[in-house]
Amino acid sequence: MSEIYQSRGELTRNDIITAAYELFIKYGYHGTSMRAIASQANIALGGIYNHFASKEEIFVAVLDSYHPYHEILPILKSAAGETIEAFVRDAAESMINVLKRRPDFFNLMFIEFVEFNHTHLSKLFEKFLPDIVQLSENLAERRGNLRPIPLPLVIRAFIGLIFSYHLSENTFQGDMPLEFKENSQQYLVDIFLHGIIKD
Amino acid sequence: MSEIYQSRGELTRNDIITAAYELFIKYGYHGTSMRAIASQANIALGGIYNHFASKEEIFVAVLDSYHPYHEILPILKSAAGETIEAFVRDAAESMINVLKRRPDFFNLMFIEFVEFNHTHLSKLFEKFLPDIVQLSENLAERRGNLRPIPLPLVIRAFIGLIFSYHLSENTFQGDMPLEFKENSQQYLVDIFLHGIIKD
DNA sequence: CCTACCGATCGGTAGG
DNA sequence: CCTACCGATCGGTAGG
Repeated sequence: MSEIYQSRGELTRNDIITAAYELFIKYGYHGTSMRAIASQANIALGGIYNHFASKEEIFVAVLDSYHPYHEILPILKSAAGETIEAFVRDAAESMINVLKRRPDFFNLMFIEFVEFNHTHLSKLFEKFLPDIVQLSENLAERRGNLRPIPLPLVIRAFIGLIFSYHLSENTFQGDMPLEFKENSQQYLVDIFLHGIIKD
Repeated sequence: MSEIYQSRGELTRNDIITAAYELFIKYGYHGTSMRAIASQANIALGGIYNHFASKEEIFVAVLDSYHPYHEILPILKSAAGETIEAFVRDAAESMINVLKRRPDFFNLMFIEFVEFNHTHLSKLFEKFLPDIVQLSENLAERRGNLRPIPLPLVIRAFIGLIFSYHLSENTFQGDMPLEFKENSQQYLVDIFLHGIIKD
């Protein structure tokens, strides 16, 4: 009863989630021991089990806490721009900015793919779906003409764009020559909008 | 000295690589034990160390054996088509076909990202680079006009296209509604070539 | 290529 | 009766 809004228990729970997140993205799921999580969270190993029944339960909590959909969806929904082009550029810009603040998010996804066969992500995807559909309708309402491509495919291509940007910008940064990186965001969005061919 | 071209030792080595590959893509690197590999390869644990000095050395051998660049580069180099459009469609088609035969290849990549911080892939990338550059020069020589986009960015977008196709087609197959999948290859290539906007 | 084994560490649980 | 946690230890497995 004061300015403290989290109970002692909630604070410890959050400490565990934060600790686990930091270790998972560095060493992977199986590469991180419960002892390491405990020590990083400044509690005893046994103490973890007052908050989580198992290691996997911790991973699910980490995925939920650190998945950027919390931030991405509202931003994408409020993407501005009267024309399709402006709308897409704004949306891409926002998404890239969010992911810049969560450069390790993709590592979480990869762990999901490899070590859990994306069981948990599939559940998240179902939660997402209505928002994704709404977003694509927003896009279709902008001024300008879309080529006759089903909206779901437009979204898939957009996700591919973000992925491609991220992979080379973060994962392979340092590995690739400068020509691969200059103004890359602008160009990748440009290809998405107008393609590589001059009509 | 007969029809058998692999020595006994080479056969065992290959058994270990195959066994390890099957287990790695299922359970991840840290999720796979040396004992499991040994048993899958029908040898004793200690026997592995006659062929590999460490678990990581097995992973490198697996990555090298199962990385599809062996198949992809020659195919891409021989991609046909007089126009840019035909060339790109042919290249995308070939690449997707190769990856269909190696649906688990991306899992290997993810393991690399998460559990090795893509150390080994960076080395592979350096090996690749000259071929990639040559490929983009091939592209530029086709008949048709490219919009003024640096070739490296064109390649990045192309990789993003393949990635996006694969992710939704294999990783999330079954999780997504039908509208996300119909004719997706064709449409994704179409967006890459001409963009989403009608000019 | 195997049996036998090491120092250490694994995820999870005991009683208090 | 609850919460948050302890020191110690369980049965098995890790890479070597």
